[in-house]
Amino acid sequence: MPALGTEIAIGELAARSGVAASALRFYESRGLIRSARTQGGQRRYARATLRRVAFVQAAQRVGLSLDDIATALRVLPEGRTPTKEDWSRLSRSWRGLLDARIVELEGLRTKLTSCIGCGCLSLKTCGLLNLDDRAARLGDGARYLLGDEPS
Amino acid sequence: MPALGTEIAIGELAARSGVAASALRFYESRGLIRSARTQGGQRRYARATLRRVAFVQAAQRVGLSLDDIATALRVLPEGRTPTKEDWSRLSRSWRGLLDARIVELEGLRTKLTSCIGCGCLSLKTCGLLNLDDRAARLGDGARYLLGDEPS
DNA sequence: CTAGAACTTCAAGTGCACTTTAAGTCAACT
DNA sequence: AGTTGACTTAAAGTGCACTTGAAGTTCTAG
Repeated sequence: MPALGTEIAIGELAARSGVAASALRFYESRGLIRSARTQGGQRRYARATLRRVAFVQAAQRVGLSLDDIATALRVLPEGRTPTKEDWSRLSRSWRGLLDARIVELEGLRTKLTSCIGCGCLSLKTCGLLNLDDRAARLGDGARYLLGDEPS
Repeated sequence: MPALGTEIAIGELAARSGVAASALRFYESRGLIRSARTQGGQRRYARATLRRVAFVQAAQRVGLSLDDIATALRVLPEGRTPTKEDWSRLSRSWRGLLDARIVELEGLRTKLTSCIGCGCLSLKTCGLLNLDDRAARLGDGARYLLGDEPS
């Protein structure tokens, strides 16, 4: 069982964070987390690394790539406690991403809802499917959703 | 320039749908779309294929994989005009997915918003970062976000 | 009829985020 | 001291959604 107040091994960090040990090693190779080593070369993580991993997970759920996250983490350097400003700036940029994504999904949902009602048999004006037929909308009459021709 | 009322070549479908020709060939290999061939072996798409591609794009934005989409398209077979029920069932399942994803993102946004206010210097109770530290929450005192130790 | 753009296939390559494998070393309990 | 489980590395593999490359063929405008 792990000693308290000390650094933690990769297996424990994996168990606590829910992230596989192989993924933690991968994160380390990508510069997302950092570890000290024992005499024998095994990784030992500071307890705060659990927060860092949680941060990575949260950022992934927001939709950021590991590269984006690494960049964000570079702005909030490892050795230093982040200032309120650091965090505030980051949170606001995440908020923007979330807002945009939510608006997109809501728009999609609205269009979908109107489609549920319309039955979508004649689709000249379907909001969902007419997202980007920009070219040549010349006299193609009433069209049918997925069949090439009505049966 | 493409003749009207006839089938369209892959380049035109690509231009109109915004999907690369290589992707369209890939979609065909995955059973998402279908084509007739000219004497010389070139693909010719029915105009309705543009709808089908739009459908694929919309489904991707909803968050479905190409496999999921292929399955959905199998339920709405190519040769037949989909019934209102077909479409209704599909739309409702998409709605469920969208709803779930939107709820998740909104929850994340709420937590993020409270973090903007809190400054997140002492993080024992941060909603964003304490999503899953399920194990051993034994006396680790006030912790610091990203630094291993405060400087 | 011919040049050149557009098309064909098949195989291999890309980027992301990891996981798996192999061969071996370390740490902890008894 | 020994056993066993947890750990190490490097390299290769996975799944998804495509893209790229090579070598060759077809279509269409002039």
